[in-house]
Amino acid sequence: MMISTKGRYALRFLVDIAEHQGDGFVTLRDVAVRQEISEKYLEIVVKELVKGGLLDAMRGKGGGYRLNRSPEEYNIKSVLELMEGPLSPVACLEPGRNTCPRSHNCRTLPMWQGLDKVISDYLSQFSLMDLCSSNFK
Amino acid sequence: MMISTKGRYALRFLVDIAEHQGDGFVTLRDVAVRQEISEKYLEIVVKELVKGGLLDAMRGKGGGYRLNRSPEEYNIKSVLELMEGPLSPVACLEPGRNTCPRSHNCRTLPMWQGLDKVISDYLSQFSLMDLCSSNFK
DNA sequence: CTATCAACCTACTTTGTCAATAGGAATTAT
DNA sequence: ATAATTCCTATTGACAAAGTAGGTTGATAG
Repeated sequence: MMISTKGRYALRFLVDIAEHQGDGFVTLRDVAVRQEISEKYLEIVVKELVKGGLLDAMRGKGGGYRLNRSPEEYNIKSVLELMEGPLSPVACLEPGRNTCPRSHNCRTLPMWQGLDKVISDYLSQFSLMDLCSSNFK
Repeated sequence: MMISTKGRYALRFLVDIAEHQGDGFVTLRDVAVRQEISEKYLEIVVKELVKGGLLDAMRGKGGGYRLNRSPEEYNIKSVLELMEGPLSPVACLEPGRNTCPRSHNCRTLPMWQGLDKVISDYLSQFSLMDLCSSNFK
């Protein structure tokens, strides 16, 4: 299992907001209730979305969150990477890790690279729009 | 990261054995040295391969391990599943888990199912043979 | 029959991450 | 002022990952 609740909740939060924002703000509480996610935990997730620049937040009464661009402009892979870090299926491929001394003749590395690409390509093709109200094809 | 050292070491062990077995047995020590893997830890990994029926073991002097079928007959996905359990990218898709009550109108589920299929299809297409001495295409 | 080699077995440890929970501080509208 | 809301710091409990340690059983060579 490579995608934790952070990534999954983040997507559900964004989709929920996309589907419920008139032009006002949507509160975390409302999303938490609709999505049946612990409010306190969702706070942590959403904080990272705000810090990552994906959401605008407004404090105080009447406050909440809203998207700061249109749903088509949220790439699913980018959202997940923000929450989860690199999505590499194996540690050997994680960026920043100094490459394995055995990599030049590792029998398995090319297969892992292929897997990484397949995952990456798949997730890159979707936007938040695609997830909203069954736009999935 | 979804594939741990167990899965990766298992594959490297199998490839190493495939490439080094004349018709005799290959010792764990030899593989550990060649692959630069802790002998003791590799024991744990290999024990599961034996228990899973992928390897024949022979104890005592002159003993070791050998494949019990030809390399083309080892499917990579099966090997990984034996070591790692289900390879589902998200918890929602893990078999045995009672399906999420929200699944019927979960916006993200179809995308996860697609991801699962992409990973599964990719890994299913390879055999141990494909990993041996750069047969990867 | 004994020494050696090798797989097998049980238990423990250390480290880190996941998924929350708790309690309050700052900010904004009415 | 008060209520609603986001923001912030700290803590917890459970679990798994990646090993380590030390001993037991079984096969073969001499």
